[in-house]
Amino acid sequence: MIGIIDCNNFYASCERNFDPSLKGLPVVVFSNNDGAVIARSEEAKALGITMAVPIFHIKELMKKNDIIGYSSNYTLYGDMSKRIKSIIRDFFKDVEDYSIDESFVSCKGFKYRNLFNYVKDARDKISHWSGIPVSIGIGETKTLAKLANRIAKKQYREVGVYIIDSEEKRIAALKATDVTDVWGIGSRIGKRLNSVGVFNAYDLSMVDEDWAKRQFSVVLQRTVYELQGVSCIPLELVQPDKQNIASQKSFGIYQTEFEPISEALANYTARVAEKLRKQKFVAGGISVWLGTNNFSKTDAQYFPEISTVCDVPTDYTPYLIKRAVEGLKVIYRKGYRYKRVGVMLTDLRNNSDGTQNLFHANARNKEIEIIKKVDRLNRLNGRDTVRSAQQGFAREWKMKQEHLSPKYTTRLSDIINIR
DNA sequence: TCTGGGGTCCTAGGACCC
DNA sequence: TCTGGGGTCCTAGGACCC
Repeated sequence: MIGIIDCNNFYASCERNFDPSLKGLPVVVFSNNDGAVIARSEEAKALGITMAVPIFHIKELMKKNDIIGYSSNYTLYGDMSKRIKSIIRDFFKDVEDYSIDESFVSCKGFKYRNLFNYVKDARDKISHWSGIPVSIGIGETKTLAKLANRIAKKQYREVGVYIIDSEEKRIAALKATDVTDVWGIGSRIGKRLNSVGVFNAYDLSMVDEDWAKRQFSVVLQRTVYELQGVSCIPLELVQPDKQNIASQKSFGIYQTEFEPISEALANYTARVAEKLRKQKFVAGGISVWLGTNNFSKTDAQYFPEISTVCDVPTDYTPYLIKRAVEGLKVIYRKGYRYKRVGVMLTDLRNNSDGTQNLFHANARNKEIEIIKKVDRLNRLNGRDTVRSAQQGFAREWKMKQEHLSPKYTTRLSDIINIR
């Protein structure tokens, strides 16, 4: 049996956890730039706030109902996530961290008739100790566990645990679930399935597996098997190495000039390069893209992209910034109102077996020394204490975050400031 | 006026090889 | 009038996830 542990309304729960006065009140969390809703407390859902709705559509609704809105605070959520995952490991030996607020766990080796009691106890303690309510779903496959989790949330909210451990329960669960609510079925595939008479998870579990592969793909075929109780998607206990590291952000205000855009790009590149070094990787390539606002009906649209190969796979920030800005120069055109710029490091590999370059070895050693010292200074004194000149200081492109909560768990000075 | 960010996997088709 | 067959690798784009 496989379980999935999922935090309820994770970001909203994090915000509320640190401000007891918000208990029982409707709370929402905004996307970057305070643009759209990405998390809602139960009370906010009940008031009709939908997922991903633009904030300017619900300004009135929020005011009328005293809904509290927060800019997203990923430092806080990331730290809470770490704590919860560490508690999960007190109860489960084999864990796959699947997303910031979800972990798959193996329930193999648990005595069957004690499973519910054990999991229920774990669920209560994880919720209580972290302050974030969680739900646990269990089934024979990951897809069935996800289904069980939905049922735990919807029908057994107080209990917070649901186990699909019999054929009757499996069939009932499948029949009660829309096909588009099945893990792995999005809106496109969902529509196509509807058009051939597949409406709920049960219908999908009954289709011919080979037909599913022929008409759709091996991905759908696996889902069909998983719904039948045949496991096709194994637990991944070791986190696979990242293949790409990307950063893109919308600007707080439109940018038209090259300079501020390249400044933003240099900053995003510094971030992805930091992540790269943290994982002890080097990048063989780098891609850069630019974009106008695709929601605008009047603006001229432009979404150029450029990919380049590094001379030598590297993790050296100044080189990566130079490369990225060169790319930007190629794709930038005057006369557009730009909404975002992004950068992706590609062709990642372990830096111990990275390609060597006969003519570069000495320079590389020097770079390693420099960047180690820069990382250390920044770790001790705060991000970007030492930075590339191209990162600049003006930051007129920076995103909007007008309702940011303090970094309660990671930054003492923030807490002092609100007092 | 105002609509997020960071990922993965799969497939089809082109380029290329012998 | 008539011009092969079998294979690999790479990339762009689509679909999905949270």
